[in-house]
Amino acid sequence: MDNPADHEDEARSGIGRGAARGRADTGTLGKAIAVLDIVASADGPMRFTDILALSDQPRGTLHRQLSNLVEEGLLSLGRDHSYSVGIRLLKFAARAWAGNQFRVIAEPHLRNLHDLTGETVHLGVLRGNEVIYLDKVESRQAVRMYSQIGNASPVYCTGVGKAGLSALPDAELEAVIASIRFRRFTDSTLVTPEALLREIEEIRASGNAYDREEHEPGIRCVAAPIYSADRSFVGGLSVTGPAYRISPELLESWAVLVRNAAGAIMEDMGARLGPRT
Amino acid sequence: MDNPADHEDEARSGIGRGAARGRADTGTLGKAIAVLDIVASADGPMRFTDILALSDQPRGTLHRQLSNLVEEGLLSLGRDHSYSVGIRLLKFAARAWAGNQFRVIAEPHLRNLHDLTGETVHLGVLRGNEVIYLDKVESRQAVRMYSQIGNASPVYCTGVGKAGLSALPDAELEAVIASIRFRRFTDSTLVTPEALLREIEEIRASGNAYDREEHEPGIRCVAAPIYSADRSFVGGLSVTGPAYRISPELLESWAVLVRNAAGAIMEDMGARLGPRT
DNA sequence: AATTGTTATTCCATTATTTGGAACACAATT
DNA sequence: AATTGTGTTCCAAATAATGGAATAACAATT
Repeated sequence: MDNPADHEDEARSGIGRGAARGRADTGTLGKAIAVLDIVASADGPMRFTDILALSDQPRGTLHRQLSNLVEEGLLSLGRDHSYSVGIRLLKFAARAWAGNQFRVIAEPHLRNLHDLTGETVHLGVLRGNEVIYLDKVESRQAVRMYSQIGNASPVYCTGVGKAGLSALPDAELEAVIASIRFRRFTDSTLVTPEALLREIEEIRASGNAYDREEHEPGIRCVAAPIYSADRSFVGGLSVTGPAYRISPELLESWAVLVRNAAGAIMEDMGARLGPRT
Repeated sequence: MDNPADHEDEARSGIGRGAARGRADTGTLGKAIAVLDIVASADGPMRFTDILALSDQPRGTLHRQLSNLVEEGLLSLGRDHSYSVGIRLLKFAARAWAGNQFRVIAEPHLRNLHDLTGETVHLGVLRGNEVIYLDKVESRQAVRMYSQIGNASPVYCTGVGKAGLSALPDAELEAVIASIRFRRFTDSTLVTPEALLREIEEIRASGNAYDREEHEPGIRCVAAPIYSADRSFVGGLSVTGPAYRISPELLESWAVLVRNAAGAIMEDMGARLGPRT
């Protein structure tokens, strides 16, 4: 559908933001989107006062911002006064997904990796201190389709996240790590900057990141980093599966496959986006 | 995950907007989102001048709006100066989808309808003069997963779209129809307001809308309307399949199944959202 | 039915942001 | 070297956002 042109830095703008980088001023829009983000980051529908508590805006201001967002279809207001994310965003996202060249280029490699391992394959990019999943290939389609795509997970306890971190320049890496509020998901979750940094070093040395039941109990994964030549965008690729089926040895045996797939994707990107960066 | 509270009007805010209703003033946000919409509605990446031509903003203004959108991660700027929709929207959309009560309530009924017919089932809502697909159940998962969800199609040549139209109050119906710019997709596409209105009448009488290869050649579908008690939101449900496999008679034999499923969904919504509206 | 507490909404003078025309930079083309 | 097409920056004037306080709606309690 698209001009196969250079969109290597598809995801550029969000690398250090979030809490990481000093926020550039996006004026009124930025404030409105911040409100939208509060609602999107919540577990369920939020009422006015809930949002007020998380926002640093005065009542009157927040109220108008919410009204505008609802009017635009970015939020939806239930009759019980609860706000939730609006379906208009689905349309935007469908375009973002379909038009994302990185994802398009990576797709055949994901399938190939799935065929080789038989387990679920994920593709994701870093955005601030979160990883956003762009695509997923799995055999049993029993699980709902949207289940992972678009989902945001912490960088510090996912394979794709840690792989992405390992590809960041040190300055950015520090900034992102500084912005993390660590939370223990399982017994194995890394919960200190020091432990995380130590692991990043290992990933840089070996070329592979592991998630050893650090995010969800019983789930393991191997990942490898993917990045553009200038590191303006950074993400990763992973193979994930249940611990009962995947021994540490088996996992390790896939490491090279994942690295190869990641390498192939980077090569394809380089080819499509022109040899010179 | 959610408070199962009343979000019947999940999609309310967008019924008559688009080009249909006199646009309420959403100030700076509205203008920025209009720009985003231009990029999202295009077929591929757009360059500055392309957007300028479609927008009614002056150069300087548009440039700042684009910069702000990029800064916020809603747009992404390639190194060839082409803008495309940003992946941050994926995160928002994932929440919108997961939290949408209408979709959650409808899901088992879609599966059931799929089991009964063996063909692809779609769920969608009206937004202005487009229908946005919220969910899809199909057997052969060969086609990419996101393929339809979030996609926006014209109301006047899709089953779900025409079903939705038939449920609108006359005033809104007229406004929406007035906002349509008809385009002939196939030989069967309805291309005049009169023909469309005539069909709406038939749909109101029979309870079913048909798409007889009006959008894509070789694709047929039966649909039925779904709406909230106060018509503040309106959508539809459909069964779709290839013409070579689905005779007009077979299609018609499914009509009652689709109506029943739509009815069951409305009943469930009523029950969940409290008997009184 | 009246009261109290909670939550949501409106108002408008002040303040801050957006606006937009024109000038500037840069690259590709002739 | 000149021209055309594109993208970017600037800043005084115009416009929109702000926010504190008053009001309204609603729910729970007596």
